[in-house]
Amino acid sequence: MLVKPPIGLSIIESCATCKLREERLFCNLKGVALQQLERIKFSTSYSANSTLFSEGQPSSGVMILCQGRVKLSMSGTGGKTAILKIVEPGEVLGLSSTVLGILHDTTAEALDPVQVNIIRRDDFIKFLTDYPDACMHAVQELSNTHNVACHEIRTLTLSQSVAERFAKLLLEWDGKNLESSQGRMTIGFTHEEIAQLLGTAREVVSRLIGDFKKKRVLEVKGATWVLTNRSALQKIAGIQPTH
Amino acid sequence: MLVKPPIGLSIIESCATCKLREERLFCNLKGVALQQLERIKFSTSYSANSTLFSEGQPSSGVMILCQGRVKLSMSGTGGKTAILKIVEPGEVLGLSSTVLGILHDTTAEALDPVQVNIIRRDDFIKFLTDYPDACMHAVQELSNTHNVACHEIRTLTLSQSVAERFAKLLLEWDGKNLESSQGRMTIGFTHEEIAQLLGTAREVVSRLIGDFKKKRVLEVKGATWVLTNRSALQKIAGIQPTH
DNA sequence: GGGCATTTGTGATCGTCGTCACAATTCCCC
DNA sequence: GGGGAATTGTGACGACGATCACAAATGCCC
Repeated sequence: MLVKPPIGLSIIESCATCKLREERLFCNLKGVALQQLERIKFSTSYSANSTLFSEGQPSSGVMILCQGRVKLSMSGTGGKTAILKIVEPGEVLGLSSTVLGILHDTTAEALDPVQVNIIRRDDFIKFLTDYPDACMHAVQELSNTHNVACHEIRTLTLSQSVAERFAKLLLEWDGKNLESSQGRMTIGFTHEEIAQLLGTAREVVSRLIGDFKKKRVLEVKGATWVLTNRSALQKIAGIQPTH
Repeated sequence: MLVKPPIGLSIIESCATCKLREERLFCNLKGVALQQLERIKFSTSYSANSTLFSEGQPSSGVMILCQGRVKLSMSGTGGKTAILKIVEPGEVLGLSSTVLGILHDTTAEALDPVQVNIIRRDDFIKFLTDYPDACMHAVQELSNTHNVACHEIRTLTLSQSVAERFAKLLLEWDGKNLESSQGRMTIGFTHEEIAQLLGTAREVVSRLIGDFKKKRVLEVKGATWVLTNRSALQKIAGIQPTH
C-alpha cells in the first residue's frame, strides 16, 4: 500500500449507535431483531494490512464491516492476484460462503484499521430464520453484490482494451466523489494494485497513466489525481459522453 | 443454434407435481408457502429460440425455470456478445434485478422449449416477507448464483490463455455428465457460442478444437465430443491432475 | 437431390499486452 | 540526512489472440 491515511478509529460499541445504521443493510434493523443481533455478534478490530480471512479457509461467520475498507482478492496459478473489489463500511463480508457453508474463495485484507461485527454461522442462519426482516436484508445485500459481480464480468469480457477498463475505473472512482471535488481524488493504491483491479500487468498501468497524462485527460500530483477532461475519458471508456 | 433436440414438453401444471421439487429451491417449499406460491405464479411457455427478456427492459418479475435451458447473455459495444451462463431447470431467472427493482442487465433466450413460473415483483416481495422459508430459499439461491459469478470472474482474470479457459469449460461440461459416459458428451453449441462463453473470437475456438484434436485430447464426431485424455486436459486447464 | 444459409477450417497479418531488464524516483525509518 | 526498500518509468521483444478474407463442409428446406 502506498498511503495509509491515519483514520480516527473510535470503537463503535453497538449497532444502535452506528452512523451507518440508517444507510446500510443489517444496520437499520428494528426492535427485537436489532437486540438479537447485538446479542449474537462479536466486535473485532484489525490493524491496517492485516488479514481478516484467506482463500481456502473455513468461514468463521459473516462479517459486517463497520469501519475501514477491506480488499477482497483471489490468487491464481503463478502467484497472480486479482482484486475482486474494495469493500466499504456497511457492507457484508463472506455472506454467500457462510450461507452455503463452504470455504472462503477470496482473501480479505484490511486497507485501514478495521472494525467488524462477526456472527457465527449457526447464529446467523437462526437469526435469518427467526427474523424475516433480517432475511430480506440478506436478500437485498446479496442481490446488490451479485449485481456488482455481473457488472464486473461485463467489464472484463466486453471491454476492447485495458485502456477502456482503466478509464471506466477512473470514472467509477470519480463517481464516488462529491460533485464539488471537480474530478479531484486521492488514490490510495499502487500501480500494482490498480493492475490487479484491472486484471493486467503493472507496467501496463504505468504506461497508461503516462498516455492519459499526454492526452491531457489526467493530472497526477502525488496521491492526488485530477480528471481534466471527463468527456474524453468517457470516450476512451466506450461511453457516449453525457453533456 | 446448431442442434435443437426435440425435448418432450409436457406442461407441468403445479409445483406440487414438479419433478424438481425435491432437488431445487423454491420447488421444495412446504404446506401453506407452496399453496401461496401456486396462487401468485403464472405458468408461461416459450418456444426454442425465443426471448424471455432483454437487457435494458424493466423486469416483469422472477422466473422459476421449470423446463428447458436458457441462455443468459450481455451485449457490449461493437455488437459483441458475452454468454454469462446457461440456466438449467430449477434455477431462477432475474432474481436480483427483481429484488432491487432495476432493469434487466442480461438477455435471456430459450435454447429449448421452455416453461417458467413467473411471479410479479410485488407478489414476490410479499411472498418472501410472509414466508421465512421462502426467504431463506432466496438467500441460498442468491448465494449460489453469486458463487458461480465469482468463479467466473476468477476464470476470466486469472487464466493465462484462452486454451486454459476452454479446457476448463470442457472439464466442467464433463463434470455434469454421468460417470458412465466416460468423457463422451453431446455439444449443442456452435463455435461462435463457445467463443461467447469464453470471451474470445470464433476463429480461436475453431483453431483450439483443431489443436486439441492434434494433441489427442479431444475427439469430435458431429455433435458428440469425447475427452480422450482427461489428465492432459487438466494440465492445460492449469489443474494438478487427480489420479 | 439441388440450392441456399449457416457453420467450420485455415492462412495471413497486425496490434495489444505480458514479460524481462534496468534505471530513476520516492518513501520511510533510523 | 543517509541508506535501503518499495514504487515507478521505460525500452525491447515476443506471443497470443483479434480481425479480415475466403474456401470447404454441413445442415436444411422445398
